[in-house]
Amino acid sequence: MSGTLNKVMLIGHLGDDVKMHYFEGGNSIGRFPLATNETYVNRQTGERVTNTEWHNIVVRNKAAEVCEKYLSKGDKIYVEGRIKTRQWQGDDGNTRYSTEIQVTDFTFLSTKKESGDNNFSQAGPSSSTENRPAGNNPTPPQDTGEDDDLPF
Amino acid sequence: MSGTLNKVMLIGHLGDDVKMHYFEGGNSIGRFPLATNETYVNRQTGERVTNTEWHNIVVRNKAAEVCEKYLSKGDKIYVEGRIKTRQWQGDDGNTRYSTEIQVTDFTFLSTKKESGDNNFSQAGPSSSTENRPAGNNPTPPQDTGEDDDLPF
Amino acid sequence: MSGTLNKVMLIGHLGDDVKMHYFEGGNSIGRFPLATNETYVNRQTGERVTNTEWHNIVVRNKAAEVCEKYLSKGDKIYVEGRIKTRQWQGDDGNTRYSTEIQVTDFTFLSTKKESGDNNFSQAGPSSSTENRPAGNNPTPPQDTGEDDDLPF
Amino acid sequence: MSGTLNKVMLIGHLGDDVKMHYFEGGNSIGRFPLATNETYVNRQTGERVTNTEWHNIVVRNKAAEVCEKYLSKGDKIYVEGRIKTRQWQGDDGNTRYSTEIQVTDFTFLSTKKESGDNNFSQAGPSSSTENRPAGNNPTPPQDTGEDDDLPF
DNA sequence: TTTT
DNA sequence: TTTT
Repeated sequence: MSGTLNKVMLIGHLGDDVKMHYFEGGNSIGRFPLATNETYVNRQTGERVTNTEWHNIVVRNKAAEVCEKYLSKGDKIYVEGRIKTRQWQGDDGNTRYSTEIQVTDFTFLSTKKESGDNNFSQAGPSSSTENRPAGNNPTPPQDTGEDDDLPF
Repeated sequence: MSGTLNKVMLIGHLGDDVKMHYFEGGNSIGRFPLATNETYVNRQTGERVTNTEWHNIVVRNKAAEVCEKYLSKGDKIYVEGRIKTRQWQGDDGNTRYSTEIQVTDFTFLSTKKESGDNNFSQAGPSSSTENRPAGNNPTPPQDTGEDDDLPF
Repeated sequence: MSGTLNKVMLIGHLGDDVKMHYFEGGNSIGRFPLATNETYVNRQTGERVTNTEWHNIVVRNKAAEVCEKYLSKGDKIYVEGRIKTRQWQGDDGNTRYSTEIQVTDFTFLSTKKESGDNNFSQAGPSSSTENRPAGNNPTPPQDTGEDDDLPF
Repeated sequence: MSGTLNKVMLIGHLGDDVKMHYFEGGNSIGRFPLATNETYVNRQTGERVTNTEWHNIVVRNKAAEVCEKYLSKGDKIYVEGRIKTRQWQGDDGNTRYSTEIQVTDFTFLSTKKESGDNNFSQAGPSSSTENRPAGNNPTPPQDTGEDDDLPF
């Protein structure tokens, strides 16, 4: 089924620290805002304009814990994932939307905290560690919740 | 400035035809919904689940016209672009968000209408035509509005 | 270590059927050539030029078997992977190079043979099945050789 | 025509400075090696293995000059482009191959030399400057050779 | 609202 | 060697 692709690749800076939530059963989720910039020169005025785009990044389980451990506000990261728009009913009865980037791979491009290995993937890292066996994670947390039904 | 990346790559099916808007001065914009699917098997129940993600695709000027000419509801397309979230104040005073994919490149993967050339880029096509000179567009529309200040 | 990215994304047509090799221990490898085209108009002459680029695609184990089963010469496929250049000494003593695309994800865009599921990933499929549990593969072949030391 | 995609995205470190070549007519080309790493743990031995992959990066004209000006050996860069394999006859009569990455976009992730703007694209930068007008390049070199017939 |  |  399918034959479709939903891929996002971002390089940006964390607008805040990683916020973690832990669930019963051992699952966890981390969230942080990521800023990307676009700069251009306005044709009419000749002035330089910079727009910042904010992305809602969502990481899960092991990946979330690694991010929380090594990333701080201001750090630079490469993130790969999928676009997911959640919707719900607002108090006023209108449908509201929130678009998130669900991370599948990332690699740290700068970290304030010390980091040993800055390459990761929910399903095997992107650069060369796609087939990394467990040895890379000395004390791995429960490998659960990847296809969970959490309301996030 | 910058050192950031904001890139989206989608392969999906049009949920509707391309809707065009034309502006004074020759600029135009085309919009259409694009569906991508994700399929997985629920761990607990063993049943197969398909989720559809809908993306708001925005194309401009020449690219928009090419899309409108050749694409129809149901067609399959590869789209490359940037994520852009617009926000505004709702009637209730709350901030509302709408996330769009602003297309920079695309290539048709199926078309119901006849197509001669199914490869395009706002800034040079993706496969090999990145540096395509004007000859490819015998009667090019105004090359304006790429860095415009349109309220979209 | 790392903080690097090595990613290739191709949409193209198979120039030949998938050629399989099976190893003792249950590992397997599939290879096929993939063509991508680039078209541009020569500035001086005004004539349209198409260049074809051939890529050496390498798929392993389950993924290889799925490709062999459903893909034929001429079929269109989306392929994601890493660039890997192998080198060896030629008979003349010179170093020789061969660059391959080692596939991590793919999705069929057309198949002559019948296909049920055309979305796959060595490490979880790209669209939505990244976390697909085993139920998707009723009789999974040995899950070996992902981090093997095979001379390929 | 086409409906194909040939896209490469790399984050890596320069193995050497940018080597420039200038042509009559104002065209130029810059070349440098880029290293990406892949790390995994060998299943049998449990030891950590790092492989380095070297990519032949090719940049043209304005982009080449920007790279030469700001990049040095060891710097980190994000590069986007196309795979191109050139072939020729060796002295021994055998066909020889060399695979290059022809850059269409890049963004600096670190520079030893001082850099004002580290975001660029042959056809408009990737993050937000895709439509950047000329103002960004105070003294632009000749905008030629993008679809040239140079033997590179 | 698409597709298999 | 593919495809339009």
